[in-house]
Amino acid sequence: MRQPTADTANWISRFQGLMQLDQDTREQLLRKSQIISAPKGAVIFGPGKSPENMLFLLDGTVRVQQVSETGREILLYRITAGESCVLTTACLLAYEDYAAEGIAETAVRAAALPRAIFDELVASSPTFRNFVFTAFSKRITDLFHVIDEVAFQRIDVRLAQGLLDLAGQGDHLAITHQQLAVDLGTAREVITRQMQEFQRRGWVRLARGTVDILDRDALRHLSGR
Amino acid sequence: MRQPTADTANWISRFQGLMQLDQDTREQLLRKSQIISAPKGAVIFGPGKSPENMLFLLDGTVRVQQVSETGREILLYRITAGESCVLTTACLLAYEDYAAEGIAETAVRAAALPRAIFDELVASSPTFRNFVFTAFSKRITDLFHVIDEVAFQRIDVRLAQGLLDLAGQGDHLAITHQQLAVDLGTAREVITRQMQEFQRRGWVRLARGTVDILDRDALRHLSGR
DNA sequence: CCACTGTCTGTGACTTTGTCACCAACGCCT
DNA sequence: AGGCGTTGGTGACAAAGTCACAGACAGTGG
Repeated sequence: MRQPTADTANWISRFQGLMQLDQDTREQLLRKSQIISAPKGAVIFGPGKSPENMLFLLDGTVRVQQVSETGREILLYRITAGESCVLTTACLLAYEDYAAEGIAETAVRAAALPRAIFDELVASSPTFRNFVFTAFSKRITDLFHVIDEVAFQRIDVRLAQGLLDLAGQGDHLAITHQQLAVDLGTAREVITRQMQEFQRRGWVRLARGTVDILDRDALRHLSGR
Repeated sequence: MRQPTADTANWISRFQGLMQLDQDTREQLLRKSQIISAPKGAVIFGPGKSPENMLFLLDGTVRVQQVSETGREILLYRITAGESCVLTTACLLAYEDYAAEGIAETAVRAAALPRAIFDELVASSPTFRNFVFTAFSKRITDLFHVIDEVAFQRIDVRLAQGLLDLAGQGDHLAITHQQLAVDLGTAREVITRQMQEFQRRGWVRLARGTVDILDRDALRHLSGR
């Protein structure tokens, strides 16, 4: 467990790529940004609600997902503590119509940096610029990965991966089949059936709204990592 | 038809977002970049072949596609004349392992700008910076679109869209079922069957390696635009 | 305690899409 | 003419998604 409310005054040190920033830029970043909070379930940004700020996530996670015309949803990526929200920032510099939305998956705290300052820092600090492009990279390769998985990977493999990802260290998950279905961009029934199969094999134990992982190795083996 | 070898000396004017560049930056861009050519089928970048330059495409098109572990491929996006190659540039600033590859779909000509200069211009010119982020935006929303389509759209709808896109103004396409399958990230047999169905309905005429569109309206109607 | 309500899960029947294993037709080369 | 690689066609089957509905559970308010 890491401290939930670490020293806010020096949040920069939690971001790998920002640690080498020169003193001047650090100060700008600290002075011009503002610490904000949002409760679980809050819509951080979305269609018609563009983020005026670039966010540096201090605590919690934000899920960025997309809703298709048909009403179905899919998770694009998660932003976890210690990561930033570059994609949306950059996207909204240009295109206002934006199919994706960001939702606080837990209560979140973040440092918010106004667009204008973001732009200034990109111009003035090579380190900051590098941070931004690196963050971009990661997100984009993530997106490539999502495309690959959705297009070519079997659903049982993806589900096994998803369960392991979500479980982290623990073996207990509080999640519904519907939520898992959205994460993977498939239908709830498909998840239900696969979970049954996993349970039949003794890999998980199911109950209403929860999943217990009984055999990590089996799941890991299926997931191919 | 546009002139295939337009005045190279002033290629900047072909890029919407670069026209407002100040004189200084324009000169940098022209002096430090180099016009390069590649034949049809050339691999512009790919795994183990990272682009040392940012490309501004003057003529031709480049297809950026991804090859999955299973060997199947999918088109991520196309870069057409008048567009640039920002995603890859930025990506490769950071992550060298890169699943995507860029292939010249036709003979291409491009202005190549070394990374270092790219970085300088991003720092010094607000207009250039804006161009870069706008280009990013477009690509990323394209990727979101691909994810949405792959995950949720029916294959017949996607095929109809694909045919219309590829046909442009004309009614004749020189393309194999296999190539269409890669574009949509599906299997060749699936395309064959759908095309048969389209032909049965009188929407297209098929021949070895070619497709003639007979009923654009029907395709457009199915494609939902 | 019971009835009511909304959420969550389970299931069968069916359609669509993807996979596998072939084969046939075509164009090209020697 | 014969051989060969590419392209397209097909049937049988497996995987995944859709639709319609039913039962099970947890809370809520009487």
